[in-house]
Amino acid sequence: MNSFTEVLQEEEVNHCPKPLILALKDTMNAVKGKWKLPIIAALFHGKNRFKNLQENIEKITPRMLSKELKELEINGIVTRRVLGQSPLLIEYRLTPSGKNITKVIDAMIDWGLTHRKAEIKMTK
Amino acid sequence: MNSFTEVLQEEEVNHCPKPLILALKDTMNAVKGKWKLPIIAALFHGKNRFKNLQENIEKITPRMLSKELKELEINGIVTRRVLGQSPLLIEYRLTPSGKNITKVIDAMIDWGLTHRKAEIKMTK
DNA sequence: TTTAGCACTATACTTTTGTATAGTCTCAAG
DNA sequence: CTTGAGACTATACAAAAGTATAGTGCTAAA
Repeated sequence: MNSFTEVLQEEEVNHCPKPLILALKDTMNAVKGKWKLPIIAALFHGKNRFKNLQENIEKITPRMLSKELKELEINGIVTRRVLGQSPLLIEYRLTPSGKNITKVIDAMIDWGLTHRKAEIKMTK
Repeated sequence: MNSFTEVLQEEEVNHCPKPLILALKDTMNAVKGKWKLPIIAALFHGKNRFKNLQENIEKITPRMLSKELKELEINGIVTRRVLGQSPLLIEYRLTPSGKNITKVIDAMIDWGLTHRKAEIKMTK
């Protein structure tokens, strides 16, 4: 297992192995910004069309939705398929990798919940 | 266990439970930006003083270091202790929560590494 | 032939995030 | 009484991220 925790015991920060840094950066890119997680969540819920996504993600503008979908596609998290020309029909889907990102999201939620409990104890 | 994966099977995006959303936001705040992860990593490596951190984190300016340390302190990830007035000596440390964030970082690295392998297979 | 739906794109901003560079404050040693 | 170290702060600026609003190109039905 390659992990940050292990590396911390062995190496210096500045000598942290490049593949780990790259992996981290990839993940950060996959979730960063205001809209990536909401889009991924909506895709999980079977919202696969542009309009559909726009209606389900509160206050997102078409510009942002378009921009973010493109980025997610470039990063291999989402696929874009043309299903029909008339009416114009396009389907966005999560790739297998895109689906696996739930593992990261779960780790984030776990930490967040535990952290909140710890914070409440601290303040009282 | 409260997880995103479970929620996805039961609920609508827009009805996603607030505590989970808050937990996610907390975690995002803990890692977001250019400098939070490098600072956390340096703290793990026992760099506990301002100057020390500045020397070990490449190209960070004192303004950014100061700003980020303050945010990390507010978010309960780092503590700041005054150890001496002369010479002025201040010690930054990760809280227990701050240390636990390795779990999130490990999940990110895991996903990133697996994702890269998947991407390479796709392109050849 | 106009209207309407879908999937966007274009332009012009505003806000947030990060950079560059210099300066402050406090003490202590030379 | 100047110099230097440590831990910052201040000001100005540049770049990135996000918002607001309007418009495009295609087709199909009224």
